[in-house]
Amino acid sequence: MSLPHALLTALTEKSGSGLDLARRFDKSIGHFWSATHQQIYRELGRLEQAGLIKAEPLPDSRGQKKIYHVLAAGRDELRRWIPLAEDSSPLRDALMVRLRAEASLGPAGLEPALLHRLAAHRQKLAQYRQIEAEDFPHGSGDRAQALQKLVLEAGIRYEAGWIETLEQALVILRRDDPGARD
Amino acid sequence: MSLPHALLTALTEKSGSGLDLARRFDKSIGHFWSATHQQIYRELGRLEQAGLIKAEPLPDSRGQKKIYHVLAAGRDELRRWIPLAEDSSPLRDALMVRLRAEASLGPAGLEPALLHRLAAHRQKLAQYRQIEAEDFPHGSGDRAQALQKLVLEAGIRYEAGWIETLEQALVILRRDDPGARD
DNA sequence: ACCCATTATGCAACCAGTTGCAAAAATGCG
DNA sequence: CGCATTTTTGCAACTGGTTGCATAATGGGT
Repeated sequence: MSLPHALLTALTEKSGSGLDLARRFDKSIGHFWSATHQQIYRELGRLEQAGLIKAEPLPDSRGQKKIYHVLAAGRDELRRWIPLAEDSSPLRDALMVRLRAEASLGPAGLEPALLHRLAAHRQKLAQYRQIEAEDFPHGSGDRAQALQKLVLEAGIRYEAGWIETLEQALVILRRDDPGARD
Repeated sequence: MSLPHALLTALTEKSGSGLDLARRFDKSIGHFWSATHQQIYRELGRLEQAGLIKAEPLPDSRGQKKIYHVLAAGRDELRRWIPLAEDSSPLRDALMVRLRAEASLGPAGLEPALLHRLAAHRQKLAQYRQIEAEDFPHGSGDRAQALQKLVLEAGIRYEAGWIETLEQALVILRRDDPGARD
């Protein structure tokens, strides 16, 4: 439900083509609202149809680059959408189901999967910390910077939380059933 | 993708009807893998078709209660599924998009939405802490109990993380634009 | 000039989850 | 009993996201 507004936000920051956006999503907004290039192309088409954005070179056939930029109606729509309240997205992770299932059925060789997840979360955390060091070297800055840093720190908190959960899970699983190493 | 296995887990813990499961989901597995009753009915039908579960009274028409229980093939399937590795579910929350959008477009009256979310997360956290106090009164217990407690604590960590993020967001928003109270 | 890899856009089919509604059976009240 | 309410199961239509593939344009190497 938020993809159109994520795209409007990205295009507000800087105009670009579908692929530009797909790439930028991978390293900024996509960290908390991921989207494939297919989704992005489809949604850009809808946004253009709705008169919220406009493509620059008006291509005559497929394969030609189209640079989209936000129209006034698009900025209005985004401003209208920002303050809308909405339910929080609940925690939703298959690993929690696996842990509950293992609690019911007994040892089922879950450690490798946990180590895999642990490595992924540690890598993500390192990536976030690097962005933090590069883009937010020190004390606050202006409002916009502070908000962007806040979002990044929410991501850091999220990854750190998972790492703690996974480390404790390994301790529990290895208590009875000594096996693989870290 | 995990709903069938969440249902197998729930039915392994205790047999029950579709509505029973819908209600139990609301207060246990549903905390980290939510599902509507429609989803549950549809999936139970598929699981029965696949020979993993079986309904007790063999109803001759609609509206009659059906108690499902897990067959041996269902337990096997669940045991097979537990150790499968899978990518971590990324953080995905519209509020992060709203914060980024507000960083781009400037003040847009986000505080009420933040307060709404903050109240929701605080309530959820209180609910988790109550379950913790009731179901896990003290030191560990056996493996199964420890794992269930771990899952609950992951939920607590998640909610606490959101509360911290939201509180900081309010501080930033109120720095320039003094307005609503807590 | 030609070809191939890369860039860029897009279609179609599918799957999981959501929403609105319907209908049969069970329950309880007068 | 008869009737309304609740319980329980379910269908159908839709939406957002995923996957696999197709096709056009561009740019660099020879």
